[in-house]
Amino acid sequence: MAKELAKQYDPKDVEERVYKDWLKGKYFHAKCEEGKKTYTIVIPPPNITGQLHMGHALDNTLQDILIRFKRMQGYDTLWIPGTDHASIATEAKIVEKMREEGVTKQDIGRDGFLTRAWEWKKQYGGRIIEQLKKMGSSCDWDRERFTLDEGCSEAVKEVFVKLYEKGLIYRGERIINWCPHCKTSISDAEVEYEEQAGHFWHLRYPFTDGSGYLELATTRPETLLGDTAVAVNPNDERYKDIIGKTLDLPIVHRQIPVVADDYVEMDFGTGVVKITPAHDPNDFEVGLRHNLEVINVLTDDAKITDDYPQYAGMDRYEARKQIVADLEKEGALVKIEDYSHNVGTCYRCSTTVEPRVSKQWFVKMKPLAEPAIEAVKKGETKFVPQRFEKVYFHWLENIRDWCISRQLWWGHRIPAWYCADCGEITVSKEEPSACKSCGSKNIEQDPDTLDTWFSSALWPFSTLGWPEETEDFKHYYPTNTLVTGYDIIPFWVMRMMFSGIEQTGQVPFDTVLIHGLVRDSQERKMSKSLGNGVDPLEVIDKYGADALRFSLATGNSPGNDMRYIDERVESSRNFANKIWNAARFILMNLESDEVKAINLEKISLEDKWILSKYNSLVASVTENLEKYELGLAVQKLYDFIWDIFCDWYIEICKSRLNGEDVEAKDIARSVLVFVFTGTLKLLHPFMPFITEEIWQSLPHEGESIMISDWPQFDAKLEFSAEETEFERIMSVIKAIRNRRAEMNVPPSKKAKVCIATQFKDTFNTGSAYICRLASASEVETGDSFEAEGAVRVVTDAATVYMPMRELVDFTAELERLNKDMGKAVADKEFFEKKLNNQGFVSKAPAAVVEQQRVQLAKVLEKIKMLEESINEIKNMQ
RNA sequence: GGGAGCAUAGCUCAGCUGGGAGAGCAUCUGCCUUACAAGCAGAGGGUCACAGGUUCGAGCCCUGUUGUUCCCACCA
Repeated sequence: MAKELAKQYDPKDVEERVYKDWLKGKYFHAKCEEGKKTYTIVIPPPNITGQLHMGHALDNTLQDILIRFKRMQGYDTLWIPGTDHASIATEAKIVEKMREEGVTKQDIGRDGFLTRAWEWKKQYGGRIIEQLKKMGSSCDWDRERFTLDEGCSEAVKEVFVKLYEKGLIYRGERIINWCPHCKTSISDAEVEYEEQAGHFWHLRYPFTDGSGYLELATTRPETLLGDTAVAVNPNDERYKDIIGKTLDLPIVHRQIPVVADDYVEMDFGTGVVKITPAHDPNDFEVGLRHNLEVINVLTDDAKITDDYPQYAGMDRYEARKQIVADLEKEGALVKIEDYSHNVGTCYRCSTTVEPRVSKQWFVKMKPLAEPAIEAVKKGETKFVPQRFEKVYFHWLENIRDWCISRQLWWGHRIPAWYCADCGEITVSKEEPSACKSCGSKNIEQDPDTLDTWFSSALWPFSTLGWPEETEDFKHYYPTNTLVTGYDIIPFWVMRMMFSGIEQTGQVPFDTVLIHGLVRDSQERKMSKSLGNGVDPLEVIDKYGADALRFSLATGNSPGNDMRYIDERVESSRNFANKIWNAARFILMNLESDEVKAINLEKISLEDKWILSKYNSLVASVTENLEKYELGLAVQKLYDFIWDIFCDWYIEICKSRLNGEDVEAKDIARSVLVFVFTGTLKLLHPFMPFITEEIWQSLPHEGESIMISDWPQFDAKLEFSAEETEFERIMSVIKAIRNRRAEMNVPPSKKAKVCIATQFKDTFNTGSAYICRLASASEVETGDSFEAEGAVRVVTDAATVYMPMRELVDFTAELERLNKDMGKAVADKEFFEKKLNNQGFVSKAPAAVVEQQRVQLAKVLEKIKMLEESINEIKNMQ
């Protein structure tokens, strides 16, 4: 006897135990098997500072669905997990914690800081991994990686040196985005623009020759200190004569030239722009074109440098106030306007970034971007949905060189050493003992580290052991599906693409499955500052991991944002409970662990119907999954399990299971178990825990559902004629139920049912179901029946009479039949019109035309029967 | 300024290659029918944003309009 299940499904009782069993069975572990097709996913590594949020939950649910599906399909599957050191974010957290203790980075030095950082990693790095396990993620934990581990670091150095030697990495003084809070440079992708209310300060700069002044406006008056020119458009008639003249920069009283540059828009403002090459990217470009001096006026924490004693040490906003006041004193301030403009902010800390010229390392992007664009154009990697290609192309086509050096300690240290004697740079994987140029031992390593995304970009192959030619790398690279949110395309997807192509000669994955963001119920982004984040762990605690996964997978289509709504998880939990109870029902009807194989010769009509339905389900769910239509697949499973299997098939089986016919019971059991087990397998990728728990308690072969075979479409199980036949019975049952409900007849009041039909065999077969499901006391079939005193309902296959004399109201009967008739006639006209349309008949596919003919025939049949009924009633009156 | 998404039932959303509009929740009615009240049986509720077009046929394809969200760029 199979094991008893509790009355309600309790995820807490199941999930942890089942997950342990999976780990014990090593089912997640990829074995690098020869001759098997592989399917590989690399996880988007969560930050070690992070806690699992809904975005992770969605991302990992999708990955786990795919990996479990492919595993059951027989692929050698590998899902590589790991975490990201997240240089800026982690360093910021550690610095913050240190500040609470009153310690600074300088106090403890680089080594001391790194010791703390590794301790941090040890303490928190594992937290999110444990949370992923709670989701049911079937990652190969034996292959867990970390972007700063030895192997990944090896890959980073390898790539850095190779790109440097190829001239694709260089060091130079450029204008970069500087975060004064994180005190590091950040890349263009890491700047977020936000609309801020500001001001427009209109200033006048006098000519040195006393011939008046030029008026211009700025949003950042403090940068005036670094002005080295003023620019006008060369075609601007107003300013033709002043190009080349000299101005006296207010406050500073430096002489600066008026230059002509196309960059200046004539119709914006006065058509005059102050040029501050050190603190504005456009001005920097202008400066290059006109050979202007670059004067840095800000320190790394955005304070005025000592070069301007009156403002030295002032914060940029403080200085702004003072400078405006001083300008006013000097009479250089014309007016102040309110102005709203976009301000760049740091994506990690939201501090306003300061463009700043500084010496940094860059990756030359053009040569790398081109093959990455090509690969997607050629379809070597495809985006799902395809439209995200545009985002990808747009970024790569307009890309500027990537600033990769960060003034941080937590990260991959740049493998470059500077010689104090000859000034040359030595770039090397191994620590050099001497300058490779002059041999001097007086060398020092670059203090900076690399952008976190530099190592993430290598993730699909660094995790497989590259640059070593490891078995894993040979076997599993290129990987298959990358699952991530659209917001990560420029940070990560793009960089993995060009890195993969450059380093391995192959695209890193064939498909990028893009999902949207999980928003709160009011469609706001979930964020810490809003405090509207929903903690997936709390949801799991309340409803179970399967319910959460199911909710995230359903009602969600690729690339679109979704809202998190508690009620939906609740309904998913109810679904889990429904499955649980279906299992209980089946188990209580099994007499032993032995279930006979289905004997197709002996099964009855309803069995053929459910097998046929199940068979189609197998085909369509498999197809949906292969096309990444996870939401559609899961919806079909829901409908099949709840409506078709539970509400109809189980109910119908009850007559056989409660009956005396031992053989019929066995047949019902065999079909129930077969269909249910197969359905559980189809559902397993979505709801792994409950399906495993139930599968284990049902008669089964093998150790775990997760390594069982994925169901196959089977032509032997196609019974389309029987499906149609059974559906005739179903529509009679529905019609009777409907009619009884309209008349408020309680189910306890049974009534005899007489069915006038040309399908007497069908309804004789179905009489037991009709009794059970339509509250019939007995069923009689025939060509016609004495109609007096009977309530009647008409379907396209039968006229059903229910003798309920006391309930019959002929006027109402007639009214209802006429209403049905109206509907039927409208239908008839609809189909006739269509079929009389030559265009339709000649151009529509034959199958569609045929289907319409069948529909019309049914409607005609129904009309005939309705006519008869109406006449009967009229004759009686 | 450039690009993209979305607009379908009261709410939240599906709708896969065009073939008579779907789910969950909510509402209303009747049921504790021996797996499940986290349930069962029924009902009501939609000009698929608007206007054109293509097609035998459009929620779906094309064009435009409106509303909305997002991404990118940025005029200092």
